[in-house]
Amino acid sequence: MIDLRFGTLLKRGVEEIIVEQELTKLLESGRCLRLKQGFDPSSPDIHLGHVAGLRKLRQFQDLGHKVILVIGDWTARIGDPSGQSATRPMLSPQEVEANAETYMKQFFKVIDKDKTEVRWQSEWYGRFTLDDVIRLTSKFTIAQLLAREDFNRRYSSGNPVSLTELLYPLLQGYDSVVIKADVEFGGTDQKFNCLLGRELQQSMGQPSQQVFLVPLLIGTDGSQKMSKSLDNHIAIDETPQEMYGKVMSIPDCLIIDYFELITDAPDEEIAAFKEQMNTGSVNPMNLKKRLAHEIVKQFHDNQAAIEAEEHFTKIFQKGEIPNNIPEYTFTAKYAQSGLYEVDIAPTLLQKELVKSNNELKRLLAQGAIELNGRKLSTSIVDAQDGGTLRIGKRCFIRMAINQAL
RNA sequence: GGAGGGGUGCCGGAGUGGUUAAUCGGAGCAGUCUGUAAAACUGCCGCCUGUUGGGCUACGUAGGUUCGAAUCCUACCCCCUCCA
Repeated sequence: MIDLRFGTLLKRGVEEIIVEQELTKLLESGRCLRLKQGFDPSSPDIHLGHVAGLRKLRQFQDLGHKVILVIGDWTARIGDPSGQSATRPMLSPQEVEANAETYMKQFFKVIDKDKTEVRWQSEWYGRFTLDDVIRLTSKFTIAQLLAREDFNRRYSSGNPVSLTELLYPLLQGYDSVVIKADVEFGGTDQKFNCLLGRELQQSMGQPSQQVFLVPLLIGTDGSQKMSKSLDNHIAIDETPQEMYGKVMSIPDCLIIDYFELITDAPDEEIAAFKEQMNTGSVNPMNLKKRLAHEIVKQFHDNQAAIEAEEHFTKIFQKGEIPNNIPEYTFTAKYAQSGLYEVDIAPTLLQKELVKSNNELKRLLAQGAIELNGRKLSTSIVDAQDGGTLRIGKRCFIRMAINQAL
């Protein structure tokens, strides 16, 4: 039954398609499809977790279809209740706009701008009347909305669920009606909202959209979905070095997923990687280096990927000091024979390299701070101009000494 | 409108007048080990400080009782459950 023409498109990195046959039919019809992708401008940064879905969109675009990017300037006010905490600070129109702009800049690193239509929810919700609200809400029951897993869980465990949150899926669904979506894309956590869009379209005399769900990428912590608020994410605008390093820090068990979801590595190759890992015939680290390279290359370029790899090898595998490290000025009390007595605390605190004095003491006590490779035990050190200070694993700085009188 | 339960540090969650900066778990940070993986072990994990010590801030908010409060009282705010 697998349609060979759409094999990879509909199989690789796809969690679920509702309804697959209908989507295949649509693809075969040769019509230019309207692919809906929503975005709430509450946090502008795109990370690798989003990329899985965006790459799919891109693949559809390459077949000639059109992406409709819906900027959720109204739903952002509610906040997607998929997480735990319900209330988020309201954003000002300026913030929304700035976020949307940043988002789009990143969005079009993956998506073809020429085949994209950008729509703001305020186009339609800006003129919504109570009459419209009542008509919209009358189509659904509490039970229907409580069927959604996270509402249900919160409700039955006695946590608050606000009325506006219940509205969220309705608004998202209505977006599909307005833009006449043929297919809506999202992570598996979007399933409920997307399905509700199908019902709404049908009840308003439109054909129901198909729902294309991609798996949620697990974050660098190896256990939870990648998200900015969990701080386990790799943003697509990170520096090559950061990006490379973060990919290297993911657990081995995620390597294959990452290859599948966010790289172009051919299926056969990935299958081979899998086999090699299972039989232990390859050091997973080498696969991970390959993965990190691919990813950096995708969002920067090949040269950047090579350099990031060199940097990684140098610093973390050979334990050397990086080439370009930031220089900070430290004030010395006095000097004798080329050595300055310096208290490193004020500068580190001022530059926020350590959070507080207590933190600094803790780091010192635990041997986390080195000067020229020697562990320090107090913040008062004898240093020469140009000495290298290392704080924790990854923070290096060069000391420029400024002698006070 | 009525009855009851609850708001504790990043999160979960103990603690019901003093030895509580607050048990415990998770997250996080650091060290050892290593492949900046996993696992493991160790230490830290509010802020300031003259650091085997001292001070400040903190248990929804504001007051009060007390030598002393997260713990008692009053008011207020918020959340949950049940009844109407």
